[in-house]
Amino acid sequence: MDLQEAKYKFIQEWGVLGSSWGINRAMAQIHALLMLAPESKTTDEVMEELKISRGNANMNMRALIDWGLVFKEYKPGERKEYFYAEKDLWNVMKQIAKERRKREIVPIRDVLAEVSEAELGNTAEGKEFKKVTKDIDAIISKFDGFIDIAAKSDQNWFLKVLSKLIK
Amino acid sequence: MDLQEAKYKFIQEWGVLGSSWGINRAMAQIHALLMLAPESKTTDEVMEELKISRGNANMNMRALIDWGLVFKEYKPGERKEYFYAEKDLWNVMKQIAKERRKREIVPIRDVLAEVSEAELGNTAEGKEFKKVTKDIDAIISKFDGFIDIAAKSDQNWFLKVLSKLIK
DNA sequence: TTATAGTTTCAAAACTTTTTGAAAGTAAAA
DNA sequence: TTTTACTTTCAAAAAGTTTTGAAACTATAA
Repeated sequence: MDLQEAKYKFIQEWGVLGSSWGINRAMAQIHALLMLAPESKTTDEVMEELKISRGNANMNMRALIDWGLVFKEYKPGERKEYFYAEKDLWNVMKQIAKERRKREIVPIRDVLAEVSEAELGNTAEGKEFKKVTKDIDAIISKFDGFIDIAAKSDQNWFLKVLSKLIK
Repeated sequence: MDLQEAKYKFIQEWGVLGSSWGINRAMAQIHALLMLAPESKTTDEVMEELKISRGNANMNMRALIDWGLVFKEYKPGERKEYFYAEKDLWNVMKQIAKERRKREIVPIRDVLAEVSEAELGNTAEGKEFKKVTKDIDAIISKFDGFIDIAAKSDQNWFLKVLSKLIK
């Protein structure tokens, strides 16, 4: 296997992985391509290498910038915009965790807080509802706290923690 | 807010959450409905409460059984099948982690192992590729190990670990 | 100012996923 | 055996998502 083939394989698989995480294929593939690139790339290079349209490339690059995973760069004397990716996977994961927290954990916790105020009555159904939602809230809030701490920590802390757990 | 409203809200939000985790809306909603139910439910009850078709209900219930999140039950003297959900969120999470590990972590690790064998040459691109993929593999394998341990542990262990980290 | 080189937008097309519902299948009851 | 009560399947329809490409926009250069 040569570099081109390996690169292609990795980009494809990163795209598949993205899809099952609610990130669209093009977005994940652009991210993979930029992570692997030693230099920043232009929209045209991305279009060419991934065989996607200008609109698609532009939209998804903007989404990646929005997620804080890709950055723009201007080169002196050049009119084109260049793009490069955050390569430190720890930073990538922190960024993703932060975004997903905002998009997923916050809304479900809001709903859990709302329903915890509801007048549920004393039926079996009401009791079960209270019990299940309280349980869920307990675990989700622990997770939430964990993400909060992790997002403020550096990779060494995290790796140390994981190693300790695993050993 | 009364029970019906609270229940409806929670089910809706669980559906939304599911979608961003690659689990389809109906599947997540059925799961929510069954988690909240003090008693097991029939296909007809699920169809009625969620306003979905028989085929949809049947397919997604089978998928949930496949994921190990829902179980069938036969009541004596009854011909209908009853369904109930795993309610302990810790078990739910372990089950989901196991499934996703199989579907996502294993394939990406396979690809990483494959490309690590590639003849990449000594170009900047080759070196960058090696560096980035090695980094990714290091973090993913730590995660993988963590999931493995977590899946064998009970909720108390996990909560204790999290608490220690967070405090 | 006008031309040029680039970026952004968005409606329509292509594609993917989910849902429906009716028909086929299964097994207990009559 | 036939009927009845249920479950399963799956092709087609609906819904949702992504992608395209051309037109509109922006900003620099001539």
